[in-house]
Amino acid sequence: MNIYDIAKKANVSTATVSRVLNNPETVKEETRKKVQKIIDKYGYKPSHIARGLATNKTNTIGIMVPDIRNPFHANSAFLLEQNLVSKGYNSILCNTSEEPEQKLKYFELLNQKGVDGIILLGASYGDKVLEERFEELNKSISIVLINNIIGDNSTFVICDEKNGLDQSIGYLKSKDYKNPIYIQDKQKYITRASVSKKEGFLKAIKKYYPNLINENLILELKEDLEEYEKIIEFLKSNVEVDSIQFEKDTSAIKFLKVAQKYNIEIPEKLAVIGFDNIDLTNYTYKSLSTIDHKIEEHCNIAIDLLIKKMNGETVKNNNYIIPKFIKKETS
Amino acid sequence: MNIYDIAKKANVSTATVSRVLNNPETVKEETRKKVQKIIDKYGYKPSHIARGLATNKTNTIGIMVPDIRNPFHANSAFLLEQNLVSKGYNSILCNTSEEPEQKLKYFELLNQKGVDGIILLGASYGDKVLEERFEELNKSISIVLINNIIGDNSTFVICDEKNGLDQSIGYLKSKDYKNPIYIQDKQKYITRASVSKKEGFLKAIKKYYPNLINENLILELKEDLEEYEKIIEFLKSNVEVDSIQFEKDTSAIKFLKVAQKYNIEIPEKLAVIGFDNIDLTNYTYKSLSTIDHKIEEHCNIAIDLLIKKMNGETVKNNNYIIPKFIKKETS
DNA sequence: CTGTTAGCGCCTTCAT
DNA sequence: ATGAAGGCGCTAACAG
Repeated sequence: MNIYDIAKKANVSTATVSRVLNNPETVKEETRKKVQKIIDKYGYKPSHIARGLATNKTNTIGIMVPDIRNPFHANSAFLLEQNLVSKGYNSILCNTSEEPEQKLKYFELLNQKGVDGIILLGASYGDKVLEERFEELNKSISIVLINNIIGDNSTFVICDEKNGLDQSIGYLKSKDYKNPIYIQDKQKYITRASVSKKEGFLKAIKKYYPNLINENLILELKEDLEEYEKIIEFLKSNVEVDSIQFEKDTSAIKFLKVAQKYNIEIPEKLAVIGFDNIDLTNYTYKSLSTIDHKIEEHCNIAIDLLIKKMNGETVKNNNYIIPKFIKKETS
Repeated sequence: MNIYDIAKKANVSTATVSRVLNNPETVKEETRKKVQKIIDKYGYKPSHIARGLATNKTNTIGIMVPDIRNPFHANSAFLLEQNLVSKGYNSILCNTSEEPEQKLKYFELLNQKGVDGIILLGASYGDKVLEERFEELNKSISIVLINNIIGDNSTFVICDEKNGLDQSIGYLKSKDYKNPIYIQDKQKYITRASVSKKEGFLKAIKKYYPNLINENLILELKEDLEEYEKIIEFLKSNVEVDSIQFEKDTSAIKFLKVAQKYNIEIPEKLAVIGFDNIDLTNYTYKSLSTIDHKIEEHCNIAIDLLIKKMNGETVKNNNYIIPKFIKKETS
């Protein structure tokens, strides 16, 4: 059942059917009703593919996330998808991993599929090939980055991580914790957010703990239960350390498990703070103090920006969101 | 840059370019190389939209999950997407919620978008309108269900939950736990899996605890920290109860938090068992005993079935996977 | 207000 | 082995 069939049965031209579908106000009520009746009767729905070819629009947005299994990404993808659907768009989800080649591959795929826009969530740091291709695509297709910056012309929404770290370390100071350290995730690819958090931590330490700066403030560890045993050892040989800021909640949550195993009293003997405020932080045996990334705000703004870009409007490229420290039970 | 441009520059017809793209073996090596060189030079990539219109194929699969924020769904969606990509398909992800109207809406959307197939994950139970529409669509488009059965002609991959419950309750018996109960999630829509698990529990109780059957074996509660305080009360007034089987891991994990609050000794005074074996079960303060749903197996089989169906092969409709009880630290 | 018609970019049959 | 041409379903001028 296509537009010709409907036109024939309704005794009008395909143009009229098309108008009823897309600009009902431009067709006389009488014929409109006549056509609509046929449409309803046969349950006719226009093909998005044909429409896409004719209009060069697909009403489809590509969403690229590194890994949907990460609850932070899952939450983002969910919010993005729901918001897009409510605005008449639907979305192709891509798990790009952190590999630049994979991201590149998905860029090309989305481009070939004719998506109207792309939202790219998370990392991608310093890969020349990817950046070059991005710069090109960025001219012909609307792209908005979340938690990422690529080159000089990208539109991005990012979290002001440094501000978040200032809040959490300031809190530790106010609670008289003497010596915070920072656990950084050891990863194959360094990300902007990761660098920014680390710098934010050091800056906050300098501000709140001016006499503390030494090389041992930062441990770089794989996000892994066994690896985290090293933290226990570290704590034993650095008894003054009484608080830990993790790069993200998932890491902190894994550490809580290890800490429990060694009967470390949290928060009395050790404060633990995560970053992101994923839902899970409420379900650990002590709910995890964390820094709310305000992901929903990121997503909503990103979509607003994207839609404006797709409509040809110019938008502000640099968009920062201030996160918020949330005290729970581990600090 | 389209196929005409390439044809012109290569001094051949569009048909030849198309052949180089799709059936390279049918074109003389010399011309093939000539054309390919032009294609590479201009980085030409054919439009999936035009191709879709011409071939009536999109190489796109719709993946419908109730809510990607649920880690079980996220994991499934990830596995499905990765597997599909490796086979040359890409996927549109839909968060359908549990509402039948939403699912219906997404069915229509995917249909309009011309997806080659659909994988529907999870619930949908007893909604007539949805079922009717499903039966219709099921004739014209390849659909495979995971964890769900709709009508009599659907192809599905489901978990043999009863077997899983038999394993877990059998284990409790072997460890001399005296009185297991079952916590069912109170939800707006009852699902096949939910019913099957409950029945499996009752059946296993009858088998391993023949003298125990009473109305108090099953509590129906919302998946919610506050609501779970009721379990604590229940345990106080039913001191013989020493083990709980939850409907799924996420519920059990929330309960662990409540149990911790009341200093309930797990597993000494109370065994707790989940269902699904999501990653998180390894990171609770005591890792959660659970029943491995074998989701990867589900996904792989579902995709194999789907691809066969899309190729017009007939497949086995009823596919059962046997789950596996995994003892961890809470039992 | 409505109809005619020429694309949109690609594939595919039918000739050659 | 290659080219010519029609068609996929819809939209959007342009006429009328």
